[in-house]
Amino acid sequence: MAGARGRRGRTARRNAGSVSRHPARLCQSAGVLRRKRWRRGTDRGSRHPRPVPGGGSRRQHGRGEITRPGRPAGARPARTGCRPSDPPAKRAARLRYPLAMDAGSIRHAYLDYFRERGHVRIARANLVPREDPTTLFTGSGMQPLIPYLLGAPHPDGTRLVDSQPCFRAEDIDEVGDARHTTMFEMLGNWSLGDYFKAEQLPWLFSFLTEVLDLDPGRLYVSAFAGSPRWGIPRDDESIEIWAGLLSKAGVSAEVVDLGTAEEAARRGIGQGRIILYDESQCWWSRSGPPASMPAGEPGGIDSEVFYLFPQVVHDAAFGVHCHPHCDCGRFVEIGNSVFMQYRRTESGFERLPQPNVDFGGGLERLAMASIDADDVFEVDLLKSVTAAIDAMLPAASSGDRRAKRIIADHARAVVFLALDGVEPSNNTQGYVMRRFARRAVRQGLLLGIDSGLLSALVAPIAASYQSAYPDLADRAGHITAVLDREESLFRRTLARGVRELPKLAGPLLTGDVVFTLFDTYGFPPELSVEEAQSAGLPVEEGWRARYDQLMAEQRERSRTAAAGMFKGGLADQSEATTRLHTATHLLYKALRLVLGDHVVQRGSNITPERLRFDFSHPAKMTPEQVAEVERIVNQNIARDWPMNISQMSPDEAFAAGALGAFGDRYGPVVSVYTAGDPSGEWYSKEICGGPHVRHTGELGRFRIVKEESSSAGVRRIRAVVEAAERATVSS
RNA sequence: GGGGCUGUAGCUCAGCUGGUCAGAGCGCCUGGUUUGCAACCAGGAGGCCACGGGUUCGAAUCCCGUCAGCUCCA
Repeated sequence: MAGARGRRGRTARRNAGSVSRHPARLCQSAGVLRRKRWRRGTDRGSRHPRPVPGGGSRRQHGRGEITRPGRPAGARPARTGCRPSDPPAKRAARLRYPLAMDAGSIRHAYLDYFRERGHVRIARANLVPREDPTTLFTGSGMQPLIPYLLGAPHPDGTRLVDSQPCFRAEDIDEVGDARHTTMFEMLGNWSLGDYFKAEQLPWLFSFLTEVLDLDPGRLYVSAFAGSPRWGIPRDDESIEIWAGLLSKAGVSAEVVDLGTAEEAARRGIGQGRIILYDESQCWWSRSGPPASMPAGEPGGIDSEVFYLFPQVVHDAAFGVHCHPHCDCGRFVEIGNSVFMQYRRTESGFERLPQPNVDFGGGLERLAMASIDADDVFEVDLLKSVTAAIDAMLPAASSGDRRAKRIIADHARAVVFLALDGVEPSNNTQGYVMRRFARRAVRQGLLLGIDSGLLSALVAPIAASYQSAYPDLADRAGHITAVLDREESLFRRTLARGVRELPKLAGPLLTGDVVFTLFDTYGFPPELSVEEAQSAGLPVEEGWRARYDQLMAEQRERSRTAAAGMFKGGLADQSEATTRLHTATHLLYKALRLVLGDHVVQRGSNITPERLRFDFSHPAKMTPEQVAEVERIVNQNIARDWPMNISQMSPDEAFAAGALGAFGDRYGPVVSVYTAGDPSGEWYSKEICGGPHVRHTGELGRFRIVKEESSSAGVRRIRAVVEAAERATVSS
């Protein structure tokens, strides 16, 4: 996992007082405001002792070893930007945005800020990456932009800005404390060979300190320490720029070189403000530090910005000393500028055609900083969800906080997944979604909510995203239906588990039975134990170890089996996959001709050996229908249509009759592949990223190998194009 | 991609190691009782036990395949 952005939700376990945004307070000084927050925190009886700020040194930190130097009390301009001497960006921001900004305002302000600096806002990508079966979900802002970072020209130019919902399912089982969320939103600005460090860092600093009005005294930054092993020098340029910006804001700018996170924890940062880390922290690529990058992968050194929450006391469990990359929650990373200028080769690195900037800032974390809350669940986007959960609790129950957090996080994730066309199923994205939905329902059970949990959360989630994602509300009916179906399916599964348990267990609930119940009936292990206990059935000592062992064996079995599964797509652009890719278009159209317009693509996976195509259809296809589809596809291969590509807006594309995958979302400009003449006679038209053959005649003979069910209402076709026949056609 | 499991009356299911095993509850129909908060009593109709092969004197029950669905792992 990548250094900085590999960890999210580094927030503490406690709540901090959030700031009231009463208009009358808009012109109060920063100091008054902060004292007020501070007092609220102590008044509420925090479980951890915190230092009482003295009158003049209110920015004293928990350890007491760093004090805010330089500026005399009161010299900092009023937080509201009431002074005419303030920079224009700040004055404009204060007129437009409230003091402590909610996530929606921050998103809006960020997009505006970079649009004003020549950036074009691009549409977000679907959470399910198209044409890239190597990755299940869009897990970072840069993922959809990789082709452009590698040098492909972007239709909207060289300065881009966006806000990208991201989903990282890896640590589903860790979610639940105040420090992890699986779903988050990444604000991003991009320079594709345009500006570089000298513009990026000052812009970012100004956005943080002037628009968001964050206290520069609580900002800490990192920069690359240099790597002899990879021949990449220390990032003196960033260090200098940061030093200048910080000094100008009246903040000390001492540089301290700590290398690894371990060393940092051992030595502490002392008076350091600009912290140098090695490639284990200050390097970013999708696949992590240089050593683990595959050839061809882009990456670069980065410079992160951290926000200090002094009310969080360092926890020695994370290391002797605290430092920005410490996981105790005292520092939270709020942004990362990646200077993406390298591409991994077999032996080392080469320079990309042009150096890029890839900035990613976690929206929820920026909101934490803005409202001065060290708990991500205090952010409005999540708080509105936990509030809705509270409203569903049975009377006289306050509910387990961890359970509520899991539900809030998972509900938000599954709502977005449903919006992007994912439906719970038994494999890949659908299965991940199912696990999230079911885990939320399971947690709801702990809270005494036994029906309608997920669907009740759709409205509050849609409302909190209304300004940026109005389609959430537009499609609330569909989303609710999908989630409701899954919830009731799961409740049925649980009922079945309750019935099977005594039959399987006999006189003792063993680890084997707990595993079988989960493996075969989807009945969660903890529920098995609870169920046994309430029925007075003894539970085997050490059942968990046995269960874990069986689960490990299951994983081992599956691992080798799945090795070849994610081949294809971007990872493999061989001729064979290209042919099958084009064949998929011809097949899709033929299915609609034969079966009807209810046929909608539900998934696709292509390897050099075969294509696999999932589509909605309620019944098994008859042999006649299969034969007819094959005939139509082969007929259109024989017609030797040219594959034409044209660029247009999504609206134009749909108006022209192009098909698009259900739930996909598109940027302002899409590529449409037409088999035939786009404005004359054509057979199929589809929004797609390619690649495709030039003429359908290159495909050879198309044959459906299998037509089977994939899940309820979804059929799956496996098909091949036969190479020997192709040779005859093309010769 | 790889495992596990299921498919019996309209619905939910029971039928363990092959021979009155074709069943229960709910629903439905008829009659009665009672008329309220999933009312009661009596009687009744309904199934080629998913489909196709095989083993056997005999298969819902065992084996293989197909189809459909559930579930876990990747």
